[in-house]
Amino acid sequence: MQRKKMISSLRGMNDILSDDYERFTYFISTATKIAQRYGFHFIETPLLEETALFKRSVGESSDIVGKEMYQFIDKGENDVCLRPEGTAGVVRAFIQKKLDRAGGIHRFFYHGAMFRYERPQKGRLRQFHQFGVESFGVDSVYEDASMIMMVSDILKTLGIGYRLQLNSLGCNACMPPYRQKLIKFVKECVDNICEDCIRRVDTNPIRVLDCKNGSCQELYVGAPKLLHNLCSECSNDFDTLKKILENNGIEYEVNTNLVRGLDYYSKTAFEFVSDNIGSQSAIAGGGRYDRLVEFLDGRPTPAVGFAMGIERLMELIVMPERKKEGYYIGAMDDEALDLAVKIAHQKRNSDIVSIDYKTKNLKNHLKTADKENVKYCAVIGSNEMKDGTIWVKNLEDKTEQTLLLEDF
RNA sequence: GUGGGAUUAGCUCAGUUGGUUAGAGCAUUGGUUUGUGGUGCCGAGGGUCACGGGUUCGAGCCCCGCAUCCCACCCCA
Repeated sequence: MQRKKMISSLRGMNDILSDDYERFTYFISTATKIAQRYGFHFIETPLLEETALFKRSVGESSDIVGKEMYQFIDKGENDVCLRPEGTAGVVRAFIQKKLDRAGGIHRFFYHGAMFRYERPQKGRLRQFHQFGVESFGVDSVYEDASMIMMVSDILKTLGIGYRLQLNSLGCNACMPPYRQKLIKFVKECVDNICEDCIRRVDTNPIRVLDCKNGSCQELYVGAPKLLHNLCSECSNDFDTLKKILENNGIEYEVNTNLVRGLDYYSKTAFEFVSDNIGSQSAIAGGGRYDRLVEFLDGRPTPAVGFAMGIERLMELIVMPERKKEGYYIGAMDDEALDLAVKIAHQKRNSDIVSIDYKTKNLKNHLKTADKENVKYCAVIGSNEMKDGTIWVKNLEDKTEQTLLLEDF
């Protein structure tokens, strides 16, 4: 007989359970609470979207769209793909619900699975989870600062250390001229740069600046810097942003080479990095994307947002100490088991209750109750059966009492 | 997609130049003279050594393939 091959999960797609699930939900509830304090509301968008949405928003030049999408033709001949990031879907929903025309301020947060067909490694999965927020209708740089403060609040609450990197990518007025300047500069030394950089000049010229190649870096020392080529508005905003962060006790470092991988960013760009999770060090990233709404055929609406990678955060989270909680109920005689089950059922109206169906002596019940990490161990034996009582011990302070069943 | 490393019990890992029946700790489970735990004591179960081929009298160990994870590149959360 041929042995059937065991079916396992797809490469880069993990199950989340037990301790991981506890961390996962702890993160979600913490981040949700904080986002709500900042006035954000939950939004859920589909995992599957028309492929064109991501081509137009994230940009065809990006790796994400160029080679990492789970893309296919569905049974209705639609070109669709699993979302590789969260912003595009939220913006699409924002426009589709005509909130761009409604005007005013709209603030959303979301969390859920994202999909990118990449080579997996630590902190990089094919199906991973992000928590993100998007704010529409506020052009003030104070909103950018609020985003950063929110990320900082979340990370602090979770006990996660970080470094914050800041940059400004300029706006429609100052970025394109700068880009031309940079292209000109790079093309002048094209004979001496690496193959990757030659490719980048055409696909994403800004990227040459953070090339890992040492000899390229030497050449780029004299390259024009984006921060020195900002228009006065962008430059003022960036200064204001730094001032707000300083006033609120948030440390940052300016990184002129910080470039967000997605085409839709402008002005403020920021990235939170950790030095404790290997080479995939970005734990949160975001920035302003004032032009994206109109790229997707909405009314021009300023917007800013960020996303956090939940899996990357998970191992950094310092979990609060787990308290003993709930009841363990056990029977010492076979005759008491039915009663124990009945009591457990009643008690579950209000409390967590675990019950052991095996009869055992008191010592073993206490041992089991310990393993369950419950606060109370309640046992019914022949004495209690006779009196209509139940013996209850508080496992934390070691006090015990025998209660009438109706008082339990 | 490219290059490198790893894979032995549920988990973390030993396993000698290829040689009988593959080990430990933790976890699980049973008992521990009769109703008091987390930290005592004794025992038990659990492995086609990732998977598929090959070399050999003999493979956990050597060779080839493949899968997954990890690391670097690329890129990103």
